[in-house]
Amino acid sequence: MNNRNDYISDAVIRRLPRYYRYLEELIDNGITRISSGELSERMGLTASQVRQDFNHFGGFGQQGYGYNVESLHEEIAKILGIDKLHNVIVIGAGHLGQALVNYPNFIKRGFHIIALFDKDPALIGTVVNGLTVMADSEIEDFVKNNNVDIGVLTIPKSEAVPMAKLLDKCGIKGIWNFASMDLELPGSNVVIESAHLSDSIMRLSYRLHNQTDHS
Amino acid sequence: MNNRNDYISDAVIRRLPRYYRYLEELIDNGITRISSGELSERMGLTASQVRQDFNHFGGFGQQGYGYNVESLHEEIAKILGIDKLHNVIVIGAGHLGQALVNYPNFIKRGFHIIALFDKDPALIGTVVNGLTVMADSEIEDFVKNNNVDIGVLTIPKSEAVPMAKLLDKCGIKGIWNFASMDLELPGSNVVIESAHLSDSIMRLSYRLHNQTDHS
DNA sequence: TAGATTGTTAATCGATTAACAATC
DNA sequence: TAGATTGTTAATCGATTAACAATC
Repeated sequence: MNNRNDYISDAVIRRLPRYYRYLEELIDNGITRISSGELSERMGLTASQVRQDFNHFGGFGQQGYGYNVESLHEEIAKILGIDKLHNVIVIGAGHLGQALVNYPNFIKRGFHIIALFDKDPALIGTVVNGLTVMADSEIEDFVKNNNVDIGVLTIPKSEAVPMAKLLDKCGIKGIWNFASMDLELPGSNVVIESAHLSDSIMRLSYRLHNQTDHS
Repeated sequence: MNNRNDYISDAVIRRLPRYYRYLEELIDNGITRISSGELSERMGLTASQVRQDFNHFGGFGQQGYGYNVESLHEEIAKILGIDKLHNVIVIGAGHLGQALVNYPNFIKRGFHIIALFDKDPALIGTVVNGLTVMADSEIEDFVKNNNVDIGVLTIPKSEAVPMAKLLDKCGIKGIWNFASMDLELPGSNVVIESAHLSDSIMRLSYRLHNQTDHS
């Protein structure tokens, strides 16, 4: 996808959604052009880094002018693949699964949740934000027949590995894992991204107790 | 907190919760000692890195033996500050806020959610996992009188900044931010950690569309 | 003791920053 | 054109890896 097909480091990938968010905000504020200096200052980066980052993907600026906010925003959407629609299923209709189904931000970014599954008979058949909860036993057929891009795992750790293997077998492309463990599918091409909420609050705790004073 | 009071890089801090999780798993499996080589292999790191990481905090191993799993686990809990209890309030009783209140993992790690707030009159007074939703107007008094460590923001972006300022004013120590923006409180000592769920799914999307084949 | 494995120093690698020629 | 700002190369900085003496 990147013009010069060089290696893109994780550090760069981590910044891409941030650029996307800041550019969105600039658009909302009616700002149409921005320099690497100005953008970097808002984001707490250096101007060099901003230019280096963008140039991994081909350079979207113009000397003497800077960057056009709208087209840079579009380019980054393309790089991230969020210019395309994604079909998403959520496995685990507990509180977190239901919260994701109700989260408007995902729809906005093209992530369409088209089904919600659970193994609990008490949940199957209930309706969450317009989706009727289906039984886990229906996952295999559903994935095979509905061009599912991403499976979201909001199930307990103990169930994550077999479920990931099932999804892999059905030909899913990506897994968004909320179980508190590092999922791995050796030999598989399925992309796994984990949202480790408890890692995040532990880092907060670390900083609370090892405060480096910024005042 | 660290023995040799040297600077701890973000890269190290990010690995600490992972070490904690892997050690937890070793305990669950009845493994009582482990070498840096074995631990690094399980985690996809190098043995050198594992030893360097631990030695930032003083070195918990023994030559010829390795590390005692249980005591290393305890040491990392101390470093992370999760050997202590934290009083947590959740602001925003929508789906995500409710999901967090119901999430058993936080209690397990010592994060006690002691109150839940919302501004919506339809939610105020309802009960979520034993907690009665309180009005936003009660936040100030509550924080001042209840030794609140952490405020969790599960509110829309537009409300995050004023709420963060209010919490800062009331003397809160940390904010766990779920709003899709980078919160900043210039001049404040409040520690802010953001859990950017949409950044995470965007990174997944990036990898789906720029796949580096691992098969 | 001999073997294993740490703690730690030195070497390497890669990411960030600085500098500046190219150019709009 | 002159001024501004990029794209890109070179320099620096910091994190990771390698190596090995210390020591259990």
